[in-house]
Amino acid sequence: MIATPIIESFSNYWPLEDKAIEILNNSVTGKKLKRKAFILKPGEECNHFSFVVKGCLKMYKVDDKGNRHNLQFAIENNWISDYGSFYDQEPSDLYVETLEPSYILQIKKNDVFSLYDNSPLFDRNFRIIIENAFIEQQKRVLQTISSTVEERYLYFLKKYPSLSNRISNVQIASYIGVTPEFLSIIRRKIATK
Amino acid sequence: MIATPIIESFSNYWPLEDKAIEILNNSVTGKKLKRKAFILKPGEECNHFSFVVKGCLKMYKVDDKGNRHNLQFAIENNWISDYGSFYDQEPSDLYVETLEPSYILQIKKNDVFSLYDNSPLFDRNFRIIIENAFIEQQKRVLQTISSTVEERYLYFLKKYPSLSNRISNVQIASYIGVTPEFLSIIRRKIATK
DNA sequence: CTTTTTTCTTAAACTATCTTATTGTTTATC
DNA sequence: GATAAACAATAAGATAGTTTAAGAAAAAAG
Repeated sequence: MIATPIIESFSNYWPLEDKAIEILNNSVTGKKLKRKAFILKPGEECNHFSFVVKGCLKMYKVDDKGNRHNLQFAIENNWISDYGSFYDQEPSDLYVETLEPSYILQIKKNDVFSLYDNSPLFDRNFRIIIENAFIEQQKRVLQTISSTVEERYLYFLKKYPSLSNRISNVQIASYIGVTPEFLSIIRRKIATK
Repeated sequence: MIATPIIESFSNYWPLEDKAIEILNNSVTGKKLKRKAFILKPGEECNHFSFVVKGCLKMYKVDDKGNRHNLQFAIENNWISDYGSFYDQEPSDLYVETLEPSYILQIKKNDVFSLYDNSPLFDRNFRIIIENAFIEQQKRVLQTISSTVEERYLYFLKKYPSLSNRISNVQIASYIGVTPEFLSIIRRKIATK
């Protein structure tokens, strides 16, 4: 069954009933992606929920000066979607791009709403998923307005140990909101302690 | 009915049925608060969802150096709760404090879970509320890692015009992640343009 | 396996932001 | 209505972070 990875992920929260599993299975499509492939670009509307089965993606914005700013990484069992664009039906201003060859599952917008209407378990599971994402993001806001770059970097390493071995420091710098040059200085400082 | 303000707020999304209204009404308690009153302090667990009927509250953290960092403001019809502490049953490290005399409605943790189990409309409405909060917060993360203080301040004024007339610049500075002195410099710079 | 692209580090000059301190003004509190 | 507390503006010196540039190392692409 194509939707198995999502079903297993939900089983950590509220396992789906057979009926819901069948509906989900009919709503999911798989997509194999090369490195540096885009599933969303500015100007496009985000019309899918995307779930990473294998690989790694980043969501980022390019500002007026051409600088990139990473908003989110997604690895195995993570969801990555521009919810603002998805729900408000507005063009996104974000890129979502693979950092590695990846395999993802997608649910089209209409199907997402059908899921919600067909079983309350979808409302519940997606509520819990977004709550967890909100909680993590709140910690990030707090860190960004209150901590030094060194603290933010060390927190990132501790929080996402598997990620930090998988992506470059350029990507990490862009996530914690600092230039790669300055991150390099911080790394040296940490190393010589 | 005590829960009317919440019921009306939900009616913007998915209006409750009579049965759900009755359950909600039995789950809600009101609380009148003076200025500078706390509904959450570090070390306590967040055991309620809180909804502001009248007044204004802030959620903030005090760091090791004693500096305060505002994470969220809540005015009429906003929810304010430490979801991390609420769901993970861990002591909070945040304060939630009134900035004005206020009147709030609260739902105890057990009652929140009962609501979820008694009607799917609660899962759905709270899903939508947290989704919207997530989307707003994502914009804030992006701004904080990519924009200048001036841009962040102007965005705040534009986004929360009613709030910015209601709270001091000290509070705004603490929200956008800058010292009040520096915000003052930015304000002069904007004024003399 | 070779070429091209990306990454990492270093350094110096520059800019943004913080710290500390002072003063006048506004806002709460009793 | 008087007093205390919080707020806003300003300035000088200190620290944190950026910019630009360059070269060596590593990784990706053909």
